[in-house]
Amino acid sequence: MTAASKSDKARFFEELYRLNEFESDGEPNEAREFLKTCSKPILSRTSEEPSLIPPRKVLKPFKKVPSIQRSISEPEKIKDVPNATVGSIGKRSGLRGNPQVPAASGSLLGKEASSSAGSADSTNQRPSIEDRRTVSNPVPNTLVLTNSTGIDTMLGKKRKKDTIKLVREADRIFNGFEFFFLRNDDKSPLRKRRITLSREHGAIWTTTWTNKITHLIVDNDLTRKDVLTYLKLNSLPPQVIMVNEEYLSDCFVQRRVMNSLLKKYQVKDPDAGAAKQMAPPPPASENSDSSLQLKAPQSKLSRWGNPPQQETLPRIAQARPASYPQQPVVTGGPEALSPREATTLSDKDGSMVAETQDFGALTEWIQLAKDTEGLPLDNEDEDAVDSVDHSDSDDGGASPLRAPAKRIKRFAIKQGGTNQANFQCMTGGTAASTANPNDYTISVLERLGAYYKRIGDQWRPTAYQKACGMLRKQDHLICTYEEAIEIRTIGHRLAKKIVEIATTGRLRRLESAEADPTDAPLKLFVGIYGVNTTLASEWLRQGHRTLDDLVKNVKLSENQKLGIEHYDDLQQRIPREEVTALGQYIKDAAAALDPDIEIIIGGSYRRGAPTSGDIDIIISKPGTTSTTSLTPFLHSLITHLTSQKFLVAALAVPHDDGTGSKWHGCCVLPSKPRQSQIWRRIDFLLVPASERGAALLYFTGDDIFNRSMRLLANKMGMSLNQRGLYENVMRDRWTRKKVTEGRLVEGREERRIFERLGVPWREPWERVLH
DNA sequence: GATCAGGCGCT
DNA sequence: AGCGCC
DNA sequence: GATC
Ligand SMILES: O=c1ccn([C@H]2C[C@H](O)[C@@H](COP(=O)(O)OP(=O)(O)OP(=O)(O)O)O2)c(=O)[nH]1
Ligand SMILES: [Mg+2]
Repeated sequence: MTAASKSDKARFFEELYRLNEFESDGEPNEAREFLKTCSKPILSRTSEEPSLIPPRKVLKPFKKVPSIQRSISEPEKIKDVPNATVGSIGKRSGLRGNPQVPAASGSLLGKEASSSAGSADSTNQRPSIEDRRTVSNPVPNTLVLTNSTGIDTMLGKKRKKDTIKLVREADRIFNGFEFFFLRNDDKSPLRKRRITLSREHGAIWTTTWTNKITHLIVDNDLTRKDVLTYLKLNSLPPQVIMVNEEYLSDCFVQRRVMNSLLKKYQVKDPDAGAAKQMAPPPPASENSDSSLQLKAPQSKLSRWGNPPQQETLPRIAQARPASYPQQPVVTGGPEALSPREATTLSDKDGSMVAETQDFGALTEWIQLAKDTEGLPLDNEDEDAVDSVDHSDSDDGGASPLRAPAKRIKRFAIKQGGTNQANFQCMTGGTAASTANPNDYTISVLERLGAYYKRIGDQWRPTAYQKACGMLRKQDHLICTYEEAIEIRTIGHRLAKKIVEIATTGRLRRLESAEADPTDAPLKLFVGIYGVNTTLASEWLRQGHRTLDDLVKNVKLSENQKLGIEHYDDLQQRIPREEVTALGQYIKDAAAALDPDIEIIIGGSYRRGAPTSGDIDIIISKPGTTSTTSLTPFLHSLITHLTSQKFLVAALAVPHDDGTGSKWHGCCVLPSKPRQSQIWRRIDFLLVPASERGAALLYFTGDDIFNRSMRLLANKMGMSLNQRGLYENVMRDRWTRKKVTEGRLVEGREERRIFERLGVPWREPWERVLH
C-alpha cells in the first residue's frame, strides 16, 4: 500500500506538503513607497453605536505628550528602583515601568465624569441606557412580548403577573438578554423555575419570536429540527444563540454567562452530519424523554401547542441597503479587483476600520466566548451560518436539503507540487504585499474571521486565516465553487462564501455580523492592548460602550490603561522603514554596551512585510548557552534605552529568577520631534547561542507557520518550541502539560530544525501562511 | 467525534 | 486559575 | 471551519 500507516502518517504528510506547497503566489512586485507621515490616527474612539451614551469625546485627552513623560521621567535611577520612585521603567527586576499614572491620566479620567448617571455603587457601574433596559425587564415584563399579536393571548400562560425580584446587580448576568424558551411555556415546574431564575438574573422572557431574542433555550429532549419546525424556519438567525438546559444550569451555578459554544450546550442535531446527502431521517418516535416530566409529544407540531406567527420572524440576513463597501467585483477578470491594493498597502487596515464602523444597526447581542472547563471553544450555530448562506444566495429556498455538493476533495497528493520557480517570484522581501486577484475576497474573509475572533471563536479564525493564505497563493480569481473547493484548507462552507464574495461583492454573513450594534464597541474594546473577548463582552454586558466608559467605570490593569491611553498609536502599523530605524537604534545601543551582542529584527519584518504590527528583537551572543547569562545585558540595555527615551513603557518583564527571556514594552523614535512620535510595541527575546535557531524560527513566524511546524514535530513524536526541537517529551494526557523535558535534538541552527522535520528550507518571506 | 502549538506574564 | 499575548 |  502506498499509504502505509494512515492516520498519523497521512496527517504528517499532509502537513508536510502544506509547508511545502508554494505556488503561484504573486508577482514580484516589490519596492513600495512608504510615507513617513505616520501620524494621523484613523480611528475614532467611540463606536458608532447609534443611540448610546456619551459618544465621541474620548478623543482628545489621548495624546501622549503628557503621558510620555509619565513613564520615564527619571531614567537615572532606573537601576536600583527605589520602589516608590516616579520614573523607573522597571518592575520587579527593575526592568519595568512605573505604574503610577500622574497627570496624563487625569485628562482621561477627570474630564467629563459628569455624564454618567451612574449609581456609584462599585467599580462597575453601567451607563444609564443599560439600566433602563434592565429595569424594564421584571416589572413591565409581564408582557415581555415585543410585537404583540394576538398570540400571546393564546400563549397566555406566560405573563405571570408574578413579581420577579432581581438578584443583586452584580449577579444579573443576563442583563440585556432576551430568552425564548422551547417548549414555549412554563407548565413544567422545572422550566418554570428556570424561567424565573433567568428573569431574576436580568433576562427578559419572551414568548413570541421576535428579532430581539438573543437566546433560544431548548428542552433537552428536543432536537434542532424540532426547533426549526416549530419556529417554521429553515434556519436559525446567526445571532440567536441556541442552547440546551444545561446552559442555564451552569450559568446559574457559576454565576456568569457560559460559553454557549461548548458542545455540552448544543441542542441535539441528529441529522447534522448526515444531512448533506439526503438524510430524511425518520423523525422517529421521540426519545422517551423522561429526563423531564413532560409528556412525550406526539407529533412535531402538536408538541408545542402554539406555533408563533411567522410574521414576527426576524430578518437578519437580509441585505442591507448600500453601506457595504461595494467593490465592483464581478466574476470578470482579475484586473477588476486589483486596482485597489495596487495603490495602498497600509490602507487595508485603515479602511477596514472605517468601513465596518459605518454599519447601521440591526440586531442583538454578542455571545460570550470563553470557557471554564478549559474545553476549547468550537462551533457555534454553524448551521445558522450555513443556512444564511444558501437561503440567501444559491439556494433559492426551494428545498431545504440541497443537492449534495460536489464535494469530493482529493487528498491533494502533490499535484504540481514542485514549482520552485515560483519561489523566486516572491523575493524582494515583500511577498505579503504582492497584489493578488483574490485580495478583495481575502479582505472580506479576514474581516469575518476577525469578527469570529472577537466573538471568542477559537478555531474559525484560524481556518479563515489558512484559507486566506491559500487564496493568496492563487494566481487567478477564484470565483466558482469547484475552484475553491479544490484548494486545501478550503471546505464546503468557505468555498460557498468565496463564491458569494467573488460573484456578488458582498458577504451576507459579514454584513449581518457587523451590523450588530454591539459589534462596533466590541471591536473597539478588543482593540485595547490587554483586552480580549472575555473582558470586552463583560464590559459590554455591563453597558459600557466607549473607552471613556471604561476609564471611568471599570477596573483596568496598568497595561490596559496604557493600552487605552495610546490606543491610536498602538493601533497603527509600522512602516518597514521605521522598523529598520528603530532596529538600528537598538543595534547601535547594544554594540556600545557589548560589541559581541547580536541583534536581529524578527517577526513580520524578517518575513519582509511592508509594515509591522510591532518590532520583534532577538538578542543573542555567540558562545552563550543560557538565558541567564544574557540577563545582565538586557538589564543594562533596557536601562540605557530608557534613559535615551527610546523605551517609554514596560508591559511585561521576565520573572526575577533570571529565567525569563523576554521583555515587552513600548518604544519611540527619539530622533523625531515629540509631536510626531508614535508609540510602538516592542518585544525583546533573549536567546543564548545554543537556542538561536529555534528562537529565530519561532520569532520569525508567522504564527500559523509555527503551529504547522510544531504540529508536524508533534506528529513525529517530537516537540518544538522557541528553545529547540525535542524528543521524548512527555505530557500529561489530561492537562496536556509537559511532564518530561525531553532530549534536545536541535536548537542552534534554524536550518537543521527544518531538516530534522523533513521540511524543505523556507526563507522567512516564504513563511507567510496568512 | 477528535483535533487543531507551546510558552509565559499579569492579576 | 483565568486571561491575554507572543 | 477543515480534516481525518
Ligand atoms: O500566537 C503566536 C504569536 C506569535 N508567534 C510568533 C510568530 C511571530 O512571527 C512572532 C512575533 O509575534 P508578533 O505578534 O509580533 O507577530 P508578527 O508575525 O511579527 O506580526 P506583526 O506584524 O503583527 O507583529 O512570534 C507565535 O509563535 N504564536
Ligand atoms: Mg511582530
